[in-house]
Amino acid sequence: MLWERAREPHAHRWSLPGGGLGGTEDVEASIRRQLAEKVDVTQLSHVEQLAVFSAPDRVPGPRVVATAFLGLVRSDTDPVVPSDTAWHPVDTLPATAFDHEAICRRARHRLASKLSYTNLGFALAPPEFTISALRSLYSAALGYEVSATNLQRVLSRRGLLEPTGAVAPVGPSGGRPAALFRFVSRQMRVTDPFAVLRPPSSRNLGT
Amino acid sequence: MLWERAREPHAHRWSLPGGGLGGTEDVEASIRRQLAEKVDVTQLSHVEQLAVFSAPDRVPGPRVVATAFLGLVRSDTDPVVPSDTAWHPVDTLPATAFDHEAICRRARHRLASKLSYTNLGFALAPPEFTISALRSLYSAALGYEVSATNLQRVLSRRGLLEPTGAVAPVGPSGGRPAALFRFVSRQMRVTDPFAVLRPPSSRNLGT
DNA sequence: CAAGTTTTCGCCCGGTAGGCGAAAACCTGG
DNA sequence: CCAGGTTTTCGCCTACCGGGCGAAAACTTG
Repeated sequence: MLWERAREPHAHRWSLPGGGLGGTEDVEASIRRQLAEKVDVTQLSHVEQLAVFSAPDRVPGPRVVATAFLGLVRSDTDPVVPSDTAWHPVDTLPATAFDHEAICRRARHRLASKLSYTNLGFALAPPEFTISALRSLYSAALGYEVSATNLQRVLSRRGLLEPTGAVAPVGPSGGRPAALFRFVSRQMRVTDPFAVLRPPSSRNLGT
Repeated sequence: MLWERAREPHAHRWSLPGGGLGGTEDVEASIRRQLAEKVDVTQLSHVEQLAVFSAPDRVPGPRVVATAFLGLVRSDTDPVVPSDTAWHPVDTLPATAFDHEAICRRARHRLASKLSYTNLGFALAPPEFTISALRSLYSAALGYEVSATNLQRVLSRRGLLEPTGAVAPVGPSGGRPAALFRFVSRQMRVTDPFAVLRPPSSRNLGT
């Protein structure tokens, strides 16, 4: 989500939301405040620090050090945003201000990595979804197609998915109705990645 | 590596090395400069941003926002450090100043994670080593024992290890002389973690 | 009821981690 | 020089997991 700058520097280029750090808040509280005040995004499903961007000349004028965040909203939320603000596909960004394109690339890479080796998917998916819908979400976020069969198997084996029992209404072209799933609520915070050199004689999967 | 504070605040407590950001450097250049100037650590085998610590009251007095780094030196380097500075096992830290214990815990966790799912081991190991020595390094960093057999297999299968052909001198209690290995130089930068949801029909391991 | 569409599931394959024990290769003491 | 002890190395087995494929299931429309 970017907003189009009206004034110099970098007028008419697109910029990430953000702003200065207040005296009584930490950086995470600050970015949550900025998003709530400026673009009315309050339903963040996941927020994590990305990196500090601190090149001396990253913005003209006085030195500005930025702490960049990765913030996710569920695919079924559609916050109202100001008229100068819009969503952009991360693969086809418009001309961006400052180093914001590099920040977006980093965020995209972080998202793809964490989707693969943690349970971060819950932050993108709506409360209930079909495997096909989840496959689309993962494919979009990862940047390549994944198999619905394999996605369901991997997430199920990790104990992240559970069927709701209901089925989704069928589309206009027919087909077998898809079963609805949800992420198990106990796992709705980001877990550690799968460790490959495990402690002896313990299985830390399947819990 | 911590240094003992002589003055208030938090006199006699132990503190991470660091300091203010200069006007013409970014944060990574700054921490490298601090380590080189203050404690003569110039042989960093790996440096990465850890997180920003920005609680308003994390230090008394004026607001200080810290960008914490994870910095590694190879196990065979022993930089000379000032008299007020010493190495401490991360499991038995002395009383630390400010929030530095939390920073150390985060760094330890990051190190253990990356050792498991990337090739970061090269940053800890000397140029040549036996599997037993490497096993000790990994066990110390991870906090639990790993099997030498499995460690060698996993790292070899990823194409990270290669034998030098030489063998190490035997110890005082005899035993079969251990073969020496090195990390293959082509892999001496941190690679992406192993992706578990791969693009269709491609093997992105073994390259 | 036939043809088409979409989802679901079972089956197989290969690759990978983990564990175990035998064999190899050295030492020292008798 | 051989027996016993020590450490490393290697082969074998098992369990598990990701990936692929195709058949069956369950719906639609004509």
